[in-house]
Amino acid sequence: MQSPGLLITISAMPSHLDLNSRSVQDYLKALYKLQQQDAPVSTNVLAERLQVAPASATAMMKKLAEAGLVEHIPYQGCRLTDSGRQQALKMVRRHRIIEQFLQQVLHYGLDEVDEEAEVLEHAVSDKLIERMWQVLGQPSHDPHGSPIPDHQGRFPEQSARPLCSFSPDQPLRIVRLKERSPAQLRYLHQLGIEPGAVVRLVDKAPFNGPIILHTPNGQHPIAWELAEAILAEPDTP
Amino acid sequence: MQSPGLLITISAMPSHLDLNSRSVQDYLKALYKLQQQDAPVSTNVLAERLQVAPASATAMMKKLAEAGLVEHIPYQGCRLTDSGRQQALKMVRRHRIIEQFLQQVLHYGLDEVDEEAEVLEHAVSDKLIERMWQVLGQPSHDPHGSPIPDHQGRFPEQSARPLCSFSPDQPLRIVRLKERSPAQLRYLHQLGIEPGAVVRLVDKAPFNGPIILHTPNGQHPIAWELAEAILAEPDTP
DNA sequence: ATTAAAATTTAGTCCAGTCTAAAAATTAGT
DNA sequence: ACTAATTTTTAGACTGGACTAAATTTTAAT
Repeated sequence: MQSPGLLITISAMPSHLDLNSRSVQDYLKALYKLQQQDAPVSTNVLAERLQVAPASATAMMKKLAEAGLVEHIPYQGCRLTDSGRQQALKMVRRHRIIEQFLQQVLHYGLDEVDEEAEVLEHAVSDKLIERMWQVLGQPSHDPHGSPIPDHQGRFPEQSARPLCSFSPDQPLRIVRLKERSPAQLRYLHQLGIEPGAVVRLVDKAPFNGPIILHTPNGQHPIAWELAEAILAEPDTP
Repeated sequence: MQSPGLLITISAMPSHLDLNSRSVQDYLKALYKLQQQDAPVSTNVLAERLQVAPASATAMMKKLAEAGLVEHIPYQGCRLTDSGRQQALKMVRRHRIIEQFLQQVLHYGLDEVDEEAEVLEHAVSDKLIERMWQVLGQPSHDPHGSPIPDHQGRFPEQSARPLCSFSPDQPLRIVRLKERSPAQLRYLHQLGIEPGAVVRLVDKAPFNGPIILHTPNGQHPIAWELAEAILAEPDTP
């Protein structure tokens, strides 16, 4: 029922990539988040992060490399080029403005904003993003306290440090909660740990053990690892 | 370099359709808009509306029919089933709530809301739609004056009639502008014709000729065809 | 220095949704 | 009523982005 026929594939390589496809944007954003200083990001880590098979990540890296968005060293990993980073920062800006909008205007909780923003960031026009930003009063941070890059990809000044880096007894203002899951965010909220809250470090167990934190609603032990993701600055300024 | 090999396609028909894909939703919405009373919608008209090849529309109709969303009579056309219509009305609700939100909260113009809503309606969660609707005060109409169906797909009462169906001299309130292009909407805006505006029919040329309309900012001739798309009701109630 | 394990890439499929070209059915024109 | 024009459907191919299985390279362990 099917004449087999001879298949001659010319396979001319160009394959022009849609710069604005959802998955391209997701790969770039993931690379941006995974890339510490200039160590290349491993294919497996990237694939894991995006919940795709490693082979899929490899395929996409080849396309992104061809488009000049990443530098791909086979078997070593890959890093963003300037142009790729620029593109990624644009997505970070969109994401954070949307999160701020969802919280301020639509009364979303801190634990709800990310999921919705993850989808919307790909759907919203540049115009709409800028309108949101205006309506919000040109905010410089999102509801987690993460900075919103400007159009050139520059971030506002950041003097905050991880909670676990302070010494006890100083009053501290929580500035930012980095990349935590909705469940963790709900937990922290319940403990009174949110951007803007003023707390006091009561004690630090040795060997990176838990720290004891005095918050507006009680005294709570916090795992070292979690405390690394909570940025604060001395209260008063 | 390529062993041809024997290809035996079993081709079991099920092919389960993603009910929530963007294109499925677009097809259903288009069918809903094109379907006058119960005349089936022609494949070509549908394809034209969605800017795809007729063959693509046929292919999609087969899938939608299999999923029970439309009834497809080959070579005759196709019409929505109750379940398909329900689905389409859900999209209409989303679209109109988004339009209202864009106008009220983000200060979009009447001529700008549709394009943005067209994309957003596929990206926004049910939760976000309902939040928007709450923040807006549970509106029953969008900025064009088109009614917003409720969760059961029911529309609010509609007593308005086309402008051209009234007789001269009665004061009328514009209630709705149906399905016009951005350019037409800008033109009407400039003439002072917008939902809520109070106008007076000055004269109607015979044989469906232009009508003369007195608006807040002058006296203007309007083509019959355009006047059919402008719904109004007697002013005062 | 080998070998085993882990990471990465290649090769080949699949799927949704589109397309074009050709075949079939319907509608219209005389 | 029959041919011509139009509409619709079939057949077959392509693209982006995913997958699995197998091959290859790198890293780690003896």
